[in-house]
Amino acid sequence: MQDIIAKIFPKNLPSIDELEIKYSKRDLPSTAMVTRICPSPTGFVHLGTIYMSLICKKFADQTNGVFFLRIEDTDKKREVGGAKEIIYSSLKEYGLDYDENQTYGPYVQSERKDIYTAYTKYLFEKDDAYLCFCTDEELKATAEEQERLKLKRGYYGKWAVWRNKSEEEVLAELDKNTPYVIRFKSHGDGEKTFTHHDLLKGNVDLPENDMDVPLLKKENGLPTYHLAHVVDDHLMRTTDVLRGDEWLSSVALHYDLFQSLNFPIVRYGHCSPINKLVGSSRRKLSKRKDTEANISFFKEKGFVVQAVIEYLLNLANSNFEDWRKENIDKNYTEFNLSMEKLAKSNGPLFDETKLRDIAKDKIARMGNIEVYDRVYEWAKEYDEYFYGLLNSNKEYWLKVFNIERVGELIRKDIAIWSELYDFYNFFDTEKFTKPDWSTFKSVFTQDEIENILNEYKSIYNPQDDKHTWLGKVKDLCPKFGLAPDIKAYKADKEAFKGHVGELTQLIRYAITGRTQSPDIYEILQVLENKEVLKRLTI
RNA sequence: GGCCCCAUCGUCUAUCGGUUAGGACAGCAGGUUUUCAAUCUGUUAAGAGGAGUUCGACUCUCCUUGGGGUCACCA
Repeated sequence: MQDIIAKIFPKNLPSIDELEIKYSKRDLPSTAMVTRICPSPTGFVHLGTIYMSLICKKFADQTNGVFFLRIEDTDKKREVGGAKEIIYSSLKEYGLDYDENQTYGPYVQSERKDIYTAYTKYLFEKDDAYLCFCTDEELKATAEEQERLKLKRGYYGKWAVWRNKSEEEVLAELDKNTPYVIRFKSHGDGEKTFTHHDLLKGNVDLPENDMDVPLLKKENGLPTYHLAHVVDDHLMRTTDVLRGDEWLSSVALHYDLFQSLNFPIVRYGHCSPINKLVGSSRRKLSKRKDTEANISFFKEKGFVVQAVIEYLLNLANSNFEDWRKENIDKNYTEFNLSMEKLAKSNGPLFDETKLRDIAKDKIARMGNIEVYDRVYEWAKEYDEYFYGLLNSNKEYWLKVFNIERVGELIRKDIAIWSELYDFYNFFDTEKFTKPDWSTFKSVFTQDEIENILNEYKSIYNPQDDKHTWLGKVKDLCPKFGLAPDIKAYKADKEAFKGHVGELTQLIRYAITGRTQSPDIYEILQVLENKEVLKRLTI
């Protein structure tokens, strides 16, 4: 035994007693929750990571606990350069500040190699771990055999061929330098079940663990997820592990590991992931196939962060939107997230339409200065042309963004920054081109339209206040057979060619090149008089 | 396939044995409006199927079906 230990473990490993003292229990009230988010640095932050972080952070905050971030970079093959930084900045961008106190660190798993090795050695010494010299081919053959016999696959029971080998046999392989992996010696009986109480799923009966999973990887000596999770969450004194429900079937293994290491078991909550509808079936949002799985999607499109947060919060606790209605001006952090209400269905479908609705509302509540500042920040990165425009004439664009942005009824037509330019593009006088009247639907002929606009041009005065302006438009109506107000028109449709809307629509089309736009009067006020007159000339 | 989870309007969901099954988004209709948007009013739309338990079941139990997850030296 000592021979083997001497051969496979480094000399100066920390002792587990020291570790236990170094990372001692946190000084927190008993109700405080210590939660964490553990992404892998793959160059990509999944929407689900933000979702889980939000939930974890809220519970930590609500209980005066701690929320921290741990980077799970044990799979060096998948790691991408700069990925850690993307994780850091993404969480901060979403306001998901995590505890950076290093007392329980380091929080990057590859920097904790000795710790995992120390615990593996401990397990080995207490005969809860052993060396396995199986080759990939042998493992594959075993799996095929199990498949053929319709048995559970894996390294367990009689298939765990190295579990009970003698020291001599192990030493012999070691002398031959045969590559090996250190496996956990499971304690359960796969035929028996036990009850796991899950924070979200309730009581779940699961088979006991009989899988002898690898603890450390052959490739680089870093731990597998299972060992790393158990060791880290114990040492970092996590109280509540909230994670995706793909982990539910691993909890037996994790219990086994916790017990074998004499650690108190954490509380687990397994959460359904956000899904997407593909054809007629739903599946988890996939980072490879679904652009919206990557949170950079929302940044590029120009979704307001708060909207994404609140959309996710509503997915977590559907009563959030009721709370929001009652507490319009409060910060979402004041909402009390409930564990019981955490949706435990099979995973919601991502609904961009609903997100857009929330986003529209957020933007509608901003003043023109905030709109300017935000779209400016967005354009700086994603729309060079618009950025240049915003830069060239801030005062002008502030006036543009102020249109129908004051008072009771505020426009709600912009959901994301990337559609803002198109919405206001007629204010880009350099690029504005005369509209095509041949496709314009009207009760008037082309000549009549030209005539009407000329007539209007002669009475238009930019000094007019809104009331006067509208009065002039209405005064012009009878001359062209239009009813000055809609009610009169509706009362006797036969008597008129149309109502005042017909006329304003002509003006709108001439000025904006569109059949829909914000309030025309306000648009006219923002545009220079010279420009207005130019546009009124067909 | 074994094991596990899930099942209410198109979508997200409420209901913790007795409700006209509620809300939000989307849709539709209308009021208002200089258009559109907004807003207001109204409205379409749901308990997968089958057995039980019960005076009574969306709610509890079982079966079926359907969907999802897991079964890696990936997390």
